Amino acid sequence: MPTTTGLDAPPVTRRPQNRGVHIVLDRSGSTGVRATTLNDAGEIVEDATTTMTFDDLPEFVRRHEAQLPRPRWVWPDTRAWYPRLLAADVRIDRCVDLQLCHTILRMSALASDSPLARSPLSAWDAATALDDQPSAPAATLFELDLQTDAESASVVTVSAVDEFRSQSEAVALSRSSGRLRLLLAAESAGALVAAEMRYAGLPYSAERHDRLLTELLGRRPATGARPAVLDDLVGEIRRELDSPLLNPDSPPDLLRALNRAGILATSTRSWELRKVQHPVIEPLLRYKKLSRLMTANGWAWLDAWISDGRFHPDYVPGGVVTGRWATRGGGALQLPRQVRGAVVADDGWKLIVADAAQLEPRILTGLSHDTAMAAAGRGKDLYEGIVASGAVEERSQAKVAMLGAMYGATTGESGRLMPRLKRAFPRAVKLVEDAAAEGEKGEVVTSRLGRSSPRPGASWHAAQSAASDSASTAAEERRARTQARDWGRFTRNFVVQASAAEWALCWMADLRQRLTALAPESRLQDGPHLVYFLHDEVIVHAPAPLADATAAAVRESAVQAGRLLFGDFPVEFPVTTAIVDNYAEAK
DNA sequence: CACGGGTGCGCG
DNA sequence: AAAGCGCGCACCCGTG
Repeated sequence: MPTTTGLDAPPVTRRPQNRGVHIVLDRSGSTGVRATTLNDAGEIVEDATTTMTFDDLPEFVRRHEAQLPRPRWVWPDTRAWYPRLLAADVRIDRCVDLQLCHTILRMSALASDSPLARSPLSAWDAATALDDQPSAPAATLFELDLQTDAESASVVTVSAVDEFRSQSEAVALSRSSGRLRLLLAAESAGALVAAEMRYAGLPYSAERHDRLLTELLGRRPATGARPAVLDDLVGEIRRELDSPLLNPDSPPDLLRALNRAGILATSTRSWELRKVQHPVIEPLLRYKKLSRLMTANGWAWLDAWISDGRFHPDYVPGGVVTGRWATRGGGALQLPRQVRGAVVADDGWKLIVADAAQLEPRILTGLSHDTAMAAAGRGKDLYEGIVASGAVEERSQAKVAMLGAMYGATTGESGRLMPRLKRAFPRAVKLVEDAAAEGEKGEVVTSRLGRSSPRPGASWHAAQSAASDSASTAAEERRARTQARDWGRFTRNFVVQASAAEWALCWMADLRQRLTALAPESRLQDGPHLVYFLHDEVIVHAPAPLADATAAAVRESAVQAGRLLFGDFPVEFPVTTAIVDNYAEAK
């Protein structure tokens, strides 16, 4: 039996079944939309199929969204369908993103017996191959075409209505329908949040950013040229290393020059160079830092990504195997601390910056029902609580030990602390060790709500069978062992990271509803709205008078997310909230 | 000239 | 190998 986190535990707390009406949207011909209404039982209501043009869709949705209870909109892909509605000032309450849900159900060990999981690959499995054009959201509905390349001609096509029924059946037949239903709802809500955040954008001051760049790099140079400050640094580095043609951006070139100068580095990484005593090191490290700023978040980035005082990153919900989001272009999830002062609230508005404290260790606490660790995290910093438990002496030790447990560290300080952590918190440590053991065997592991890890690929299995052959060489056995351990560290971390991503989705989904309730009649960008998400952190842009209420909502949603995942188990999910004018002021 | 792997570094 | 997980992106450099 594959490892499934917490299935022995009491069922996830469920909201009352709120089935209501579903309206399935699908393409009809090349320019039209077909809307099919399904009743509580999932049956097509008589006379409930209508077709319309794409231009008529926003009004159709607005009309139905105004009626209570609101429908749940079922559509193939939020990325392609929702931006057009937002552009027409139409928001929706709830949806099913068939594409994202299909991927979850196809992979989930909880639904592995369903017809959906056993069916041949269909167009719904081609999600990642489908490269729609997010830069023109209004046009994607028309450009979206599942039949573009020759190969997909042989792929089975399944209508949105049939796919929705197939998914509903897979959930109903699964080993834990409450969890999967929650996961699919949270994933779909996340897709709505991503589209809304992209639409609203992160308030961003191009002026402040430009000022920062100019202070650090000098005036903006002509395209392709090096700013004055970097140019001077390159000159200094070349002189110190006596290498007049050195390109400091070329690691092999730089390493050779360093070695020639008697510096015995094996790589050119900053952390390694930091240990070296030599006059070139200081300007070199400064060059690396500033050059990074220039290439990743310089003027070109500013031109490409900031318009009308907003940063509009392209979020990709479910873009990571663990269910975390990814981004495409703009590097929104790597926004350096260095530039966060340019994230500025509008006049009369505030940024509410919220961060879930020690999220992953707390998730592990809930997954494993480790009451000792829950107690350590109650009402205080979890790492301090671990110190108070006597397991370790210093907060820094608690942190490195916890990270090591979740990432699979075997050596160094973290490895040395593991026995002590295990003695104090046996349940938590056992859960990740079991997950690692499953991965080393090539088995699948599953998150709290039912997202399963991928299986290792063909080359992994080939390496394992080569090593188990009686004629295997020592090298083959070593290679197989290394790969098995690598995969074990992946599955070890998967259960925690994937469950943390689920918590974050529930947090945002609940928060989104609370924010709407704070300003029910307004347009999205006129009331408090989410503008940024970073794994365990959110930013809400809110009118100043609503800032306190917004911060309270953020905290209440965190409590609710904990309940949704872990029911009555007493693990806490504290969030720090800061009400600020710019992002750099928070923590 | 395009592509893909490697390196390095930003984020959690 | 930075002790260990997950990413995206810019750049270099070898290959075709």
